[in-house]
Amino acid sequence: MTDAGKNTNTIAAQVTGKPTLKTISKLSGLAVPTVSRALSDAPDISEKTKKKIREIAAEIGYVPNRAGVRLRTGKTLVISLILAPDSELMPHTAQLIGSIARALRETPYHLNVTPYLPDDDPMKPIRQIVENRLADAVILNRTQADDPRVAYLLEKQFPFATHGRTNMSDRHAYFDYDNAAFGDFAVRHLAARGRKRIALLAPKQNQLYATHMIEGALAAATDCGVSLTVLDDVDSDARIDEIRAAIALRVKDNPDVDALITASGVAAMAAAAGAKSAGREVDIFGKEATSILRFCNPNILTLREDAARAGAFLAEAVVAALNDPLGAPKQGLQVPSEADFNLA
Amino acid sequence: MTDAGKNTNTIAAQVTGKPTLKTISKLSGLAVPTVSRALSDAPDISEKTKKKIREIAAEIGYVPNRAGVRLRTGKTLVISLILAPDSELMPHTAQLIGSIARALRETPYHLNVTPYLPDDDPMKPIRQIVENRLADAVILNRTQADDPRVAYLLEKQFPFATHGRTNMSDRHAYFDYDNAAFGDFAVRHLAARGRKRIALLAPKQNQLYATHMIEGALAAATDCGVSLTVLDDVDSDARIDEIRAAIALRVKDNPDVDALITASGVAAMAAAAGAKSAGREVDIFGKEATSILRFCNPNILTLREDAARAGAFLAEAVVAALNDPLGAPKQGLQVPSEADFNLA
DNA sequence: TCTAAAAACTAAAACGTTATAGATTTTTCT
DNA sequence: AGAAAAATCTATAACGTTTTAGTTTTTAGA
Repeated sequence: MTDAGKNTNTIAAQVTGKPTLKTISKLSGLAVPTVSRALSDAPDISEKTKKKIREIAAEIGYVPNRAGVRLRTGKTLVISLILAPDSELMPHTAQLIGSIARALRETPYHLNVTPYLPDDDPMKPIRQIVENRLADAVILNRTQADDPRVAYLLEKQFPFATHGRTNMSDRHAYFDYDNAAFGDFAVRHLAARGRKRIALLAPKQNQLYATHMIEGALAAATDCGVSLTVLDDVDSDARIDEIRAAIALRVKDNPDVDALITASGVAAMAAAAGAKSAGREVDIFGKEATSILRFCNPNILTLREDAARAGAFLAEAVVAALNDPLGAPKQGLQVPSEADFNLA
Repeated sequence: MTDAGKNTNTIAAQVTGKPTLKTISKLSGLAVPTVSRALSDAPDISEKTKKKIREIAAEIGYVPNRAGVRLRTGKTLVISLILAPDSELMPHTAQLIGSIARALRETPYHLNVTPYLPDDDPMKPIRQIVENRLADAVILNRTQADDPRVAYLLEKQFPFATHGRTNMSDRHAYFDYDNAAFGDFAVRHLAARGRKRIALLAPKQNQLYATHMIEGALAAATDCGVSLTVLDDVDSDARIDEIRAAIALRVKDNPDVDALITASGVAAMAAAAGAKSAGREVDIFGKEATSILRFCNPNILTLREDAARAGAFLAEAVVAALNDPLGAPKQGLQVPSEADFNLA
């Protein structure tokens, strides 16, 4: 302890270049592995030594070299967000990305973004990540009910979390919006406003969220004594003009409909424009992604889907899965509440 | 060549685990450094050897280990996008992120996202990246005219590109929208529609893009013989309801204005709502981020700002800067064209 | 045919970290 | 006090790559 003492007054000044474990080793007079184990709070290092090493590390601003850790441990300290082709067109995706990355700042993990193209095999980026160990975990958005990526990741026991449920949801971490509650909420609200013949625009594909929405809406419609028709929505990857035209057509084709429920903000706006061009007066109720829907005409009733909350939850869930691979996967639902409601 | 020949028929089958240079070394009978230099096309390896090694590498699906490369060379193979706090609320940000990441798929670089909070020092993430070498280059969005981050990166000679110009633009790669041309375009179009008293909503902060917009608009207004007033816009980080209220107030306060030009889609929608609530009939011309503006009422005339093009350009520019640090920085402007124009 | 030069390859080391096994010191027990 | 046990620390090796300084082989020159 005496030979360390003579250094303590000007430690920081002596350091040249980026500090490593070797730097701390020299400054403390202890071996490199001892320094490593002290910083990772190993049981066979004395408290006195740990304290000394931690102090030196703090003073010289030691930050572990990621490449060293990665090479030795095989851990990448990277979490990869797999970005579906159409999700970059959705206004709330940036918020999802930002909130995941912000939550990860509290952890050693960095977020990287792996997009794929509409023509690509969706499995390709996942396989690359798993096989070449490009990340320690992935987050998927826009999952399908029987998503092959989810099946693959489960089989490989690769940690992940999804935005949106799947058929295998009991076995993985996810965050989802409670679309059954949304359907229920929307129908009850429209019924309370005196609407009798409600149409629900649901996507053609076998999307789980649509199933939930329809379930909730149908039950509420029966309960309230109003009619509910399910109409095919337009493909979410169709161009926005096509969405508008197609929805206008559906409004015209169903002349007795007096209210519309849609699953997306874009569809809601398209429906509003379609209804207006058809000279019809219908209430429109949509899940809102951006808050600008309220400036639309006719007004759109909305429930806010909170992408920031989803991102923060997904980050926590995936880190939890990494820290405790055998633990129960974290699962979250955003239940719509009055506070999320907007009828401006 | 004979001792290699006996392996060539079942090479792939013999490989267990993830192939490394060592694997290829054993299969080829050549030393590890020879394999490394062959794959990097070094001049002191014979063509015959290079061919043989490349074939083996392809057959067993060799991919260089990033941690090994990173540790040895100091290159991270990472490019970091610094996400400004308010940009995650902008609808086109997801597209920017996606297009950068997609362009980087053609390169060895991965994209990671580094956000910071409104309360954070904007310099902090940049300093961390430079000092701890967390990336080889960064991309900044929402730059200010005299952005301290840009000054710092220039001083440190750290490769970067920006979305938006700065006072130091001659010394760095950037992509920007030609806002002077936008101002010109908007004024001329409104004048051609018979509008005489045009207001331009410009952000209060000393933003370069606003300066450009005003320059272009003023020149065109003089040329067309219409009047142009510049009004203070609302802070872009204000909540959307405040934006709407503030813009409505500005519309009311300027009763003779018959047309409005705004720099953002949100401001345009807010202006439309504000004008409507004031019972005024004004033409509104905005740069559009999302394509949903066209469903607004009153209609909004728009010019599309192409985030995907910006992202692709920025990715290429930053990779070019990495490959040729002394070369002239790549700089791009999106000039608005008739094709981007929308008056639906 | 012998030597010098050029071409092609290899051995050793290093980047920073952590795991394993072993060495030393201190404490505990008889 | 001496031996066994526990606590604390260290030496060595390895992860996969590339750089530097050689060494061997081939070609060219005399």
